[in-house]
Amino acid sequence: MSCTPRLTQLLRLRGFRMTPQRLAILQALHDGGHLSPGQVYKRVAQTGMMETTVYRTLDFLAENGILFVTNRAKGHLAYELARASHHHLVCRTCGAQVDLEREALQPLVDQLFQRTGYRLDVGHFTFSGLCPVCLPDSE
Amino acid sequence: MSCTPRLTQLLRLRGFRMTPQRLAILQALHDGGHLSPGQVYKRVAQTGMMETTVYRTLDFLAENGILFVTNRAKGHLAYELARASHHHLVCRTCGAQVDLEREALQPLVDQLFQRTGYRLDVGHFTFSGLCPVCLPDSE
DNA sequence: TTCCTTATTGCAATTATTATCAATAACAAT
DNA sequence: ATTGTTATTGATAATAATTGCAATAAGGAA
Ligand SMILES: [Mn+2]
Ligand SMILES: [Mn+2]
Ligand SMILES: [Zn+2]
Ligand SMILES: [Zn+2]
Repeated sequence: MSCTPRLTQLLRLRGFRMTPQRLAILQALHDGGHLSPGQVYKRVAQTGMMETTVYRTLDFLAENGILFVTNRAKGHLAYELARASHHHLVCRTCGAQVDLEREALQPLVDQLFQRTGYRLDVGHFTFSGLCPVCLPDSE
Repeated sequence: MSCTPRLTQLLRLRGFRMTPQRLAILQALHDGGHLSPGQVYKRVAQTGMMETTVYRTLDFLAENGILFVTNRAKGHLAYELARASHHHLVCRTCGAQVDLEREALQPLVDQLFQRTGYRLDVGHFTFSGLCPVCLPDSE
């Protein structure tokens, strides 16, 4: 990947280290898009890395802003390489998805700030809903 | 609880049954507010009920609209007795919370509908952010 | 290159969550 | 009250996720 030298530097500046395990996991996410810990493990199992390392590493990389995390259905997490801030809107019936640019949540951020003084963390949301196709069928 | 006859009827109309286990779990949530499955289990363990029953029952009651579920930190779920639709905004630094009435998300619902044609499911969100006290400290 | 420090991993043990299936008990009908 | 149907639970196994610690290795310094 083209970004590995940059990420290596980023970690070193913070006193952390780049490792073959972290590189393998980054590669898996580079190839796979949004993946659960189990899916990541399947893609790196060949290297002999432990599954516990996958969990730890995903959490670590997300903590350092190198990965995005999102809460998928029923409390399950999915990770992806951090890129332009965005969110997802997925149809609960047919699974169709659309992406939302970061700015789509700015009105909510502003409104919550006005109402409560809280500044919303705009991370990487996955919203559920009904797509235009399924919406009419629902009732 | 005062609502148990109504809930019993609700379940029967759908072909389900009220049981001592379900009543105990409802009581625990009545007393405890927002609880994780483990916290619910602690409160009903005295009855001898299995922990697996707690998980199943929480999922079942939420599926039937009797409980609200929400995604708390790192993919962990919390349940509460369904009441007036609302959401939560919690400070990621000090943990301070404010509640949001259902209408607080209506602008987002409308905006997403306009932009994408998707109708957002407005369930029971827990948003993270910085409270007015912690906000200035964050640089 | 070699040596040190210590961040990181492997490994094993816990804990959390889900799945299976036979035994139980709600509750509707008699 | 008794019976029959079957939703529900207990019990156990399987799977997912977390934790603790000793062994390993990244990478800065000599
Ligand atoms: Mn994404
Ligand atoms: Mn709530
Ligand atoms: Zn759809
Ligand atoms: Zn705060």
